[in-house]
Amino acid sequence: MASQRSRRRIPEATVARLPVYLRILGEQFDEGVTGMSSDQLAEFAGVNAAKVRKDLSYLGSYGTRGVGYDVEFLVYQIRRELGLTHDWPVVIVGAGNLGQALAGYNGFGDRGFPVGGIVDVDEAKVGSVVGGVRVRHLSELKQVVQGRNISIGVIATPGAAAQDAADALVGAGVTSILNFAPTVINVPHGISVGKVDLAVELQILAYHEQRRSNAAQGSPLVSVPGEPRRGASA
Amino acid sequence: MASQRSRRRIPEATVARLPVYLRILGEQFDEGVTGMSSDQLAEFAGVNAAKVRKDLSYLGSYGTRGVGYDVEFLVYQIRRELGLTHDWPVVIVGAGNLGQALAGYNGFGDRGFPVGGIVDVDEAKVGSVVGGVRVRHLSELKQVVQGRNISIGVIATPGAAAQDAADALVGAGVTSILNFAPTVINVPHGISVGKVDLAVELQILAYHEQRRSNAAQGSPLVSVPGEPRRGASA
DNA sequence: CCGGCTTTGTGAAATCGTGCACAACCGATC
DNA sequence: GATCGGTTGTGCACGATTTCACAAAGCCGG
Repeated sequence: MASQRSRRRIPEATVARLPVYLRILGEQFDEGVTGMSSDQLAEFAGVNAAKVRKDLSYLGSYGTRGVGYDVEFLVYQIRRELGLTHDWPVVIVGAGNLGQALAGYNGFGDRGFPVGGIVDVDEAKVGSVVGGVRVRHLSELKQVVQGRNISIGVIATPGAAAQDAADALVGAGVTSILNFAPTVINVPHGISVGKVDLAVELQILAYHEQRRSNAAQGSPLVSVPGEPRRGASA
Repeated sequence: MASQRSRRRIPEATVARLPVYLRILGEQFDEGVTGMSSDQLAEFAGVNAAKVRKDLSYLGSYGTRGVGYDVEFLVYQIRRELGLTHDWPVVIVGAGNLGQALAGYNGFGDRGFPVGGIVDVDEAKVGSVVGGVRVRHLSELKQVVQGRNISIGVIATPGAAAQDAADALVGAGVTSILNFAPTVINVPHGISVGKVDLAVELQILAYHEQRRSNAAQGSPLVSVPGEPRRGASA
């Protein structure tokens, strides 16, 4: 009766760290490491050991006191909890600079997110092939999404087109969106949205730089900024 | 002592939102909007109005009760607080797929972060020009950084090379790093690090997708997702 | 089987971030 | 110069997250 699986609610902050643990554990396993303590994992992940233990405890009691965690088993458990037991094809909206780079980035497909389609409004781009996928017109988005049963969309358009892209994605049936455009997008309740904004990240660093130079004398307080910011959903 | 300025410590969560407010205010100002209430700004930014007011209150009391905020003045204040009163040239390490896309992305320079240099270890790439900047060898990093007085570095290398890139950047005098590689990097105390990991973002979305489909029924069956159910992220 | 050493899992305290509610205040109007 | 509608700035309560600290538990050598 231990199959109380995904009923548990995992804190968002923990969900954001699990992928990091997963990558580290996978790398270590490939290196031949079979067991690891929360202390070691914390060291690799750059976080507090107690946090690692608490995070992992949301998955269940999979460690062994006095010993640590079985790496292979933990990899499996994290993958299951994150829903990574199968691939999640994604559709990219926008075949410009960024869209092409994303499509060509192997780290995508390698980690279980193959590019299932790319669309753009520019007729000049339609038909060309990037990252092994043929660019189709935005108007065909619904067919692309439904034909390949895609539920994750990536917005790689200019800011001005982002809301339209989001509307199109939602209309096509996508339920999770990763937005690279420098614009806040509105989506219906129940759609998950992640945001990656280069300018915002740089501006945060600029703040720290500026603060460093302003506090040129009496400030012992200098450290790293926070983890990646999370986008909101309705 | 009027320099009560940057003595204030602004919460990291607020720092992460100020760039969003800044972009919105700038866009609105260009549209001819001269005044805005916290309610309106909150609407654009997709956050709570009280949060907007509290965030802005860290800058000082720059609003007018019964009226709202003067857009132009607020833009100025946010820019000052974030240290955006001058450009911050950045150096990109890694001229591969991503590095080239970043260099070619105008949203970089447009927002005050011109690409001041690109370096790579691959001799085949050295000498080529991307985004109007000539690629130089990693060994010349220090000259690039010091010659243009650069304090922000961007890591766009494969994961395996990220720590070396970070060490090289720190060695060259960079004090803030934006890391796009899927690796946790170690830096000396006092160096700021921002992270953007596409795989992590997608895996977070996968978690929400998986959760959505699992919530659709009891426990075993797993198939047709699609049904917008509960709002996941926050 | 026992005592010593190690490491997990987790209450509880500390810290951080959010949102409500409302007094203080502004500008306009009469 | 008093009243009124509108909006800021903020005290406070609450919820989320982090960290501490330690009992419970596994392993091992004797």
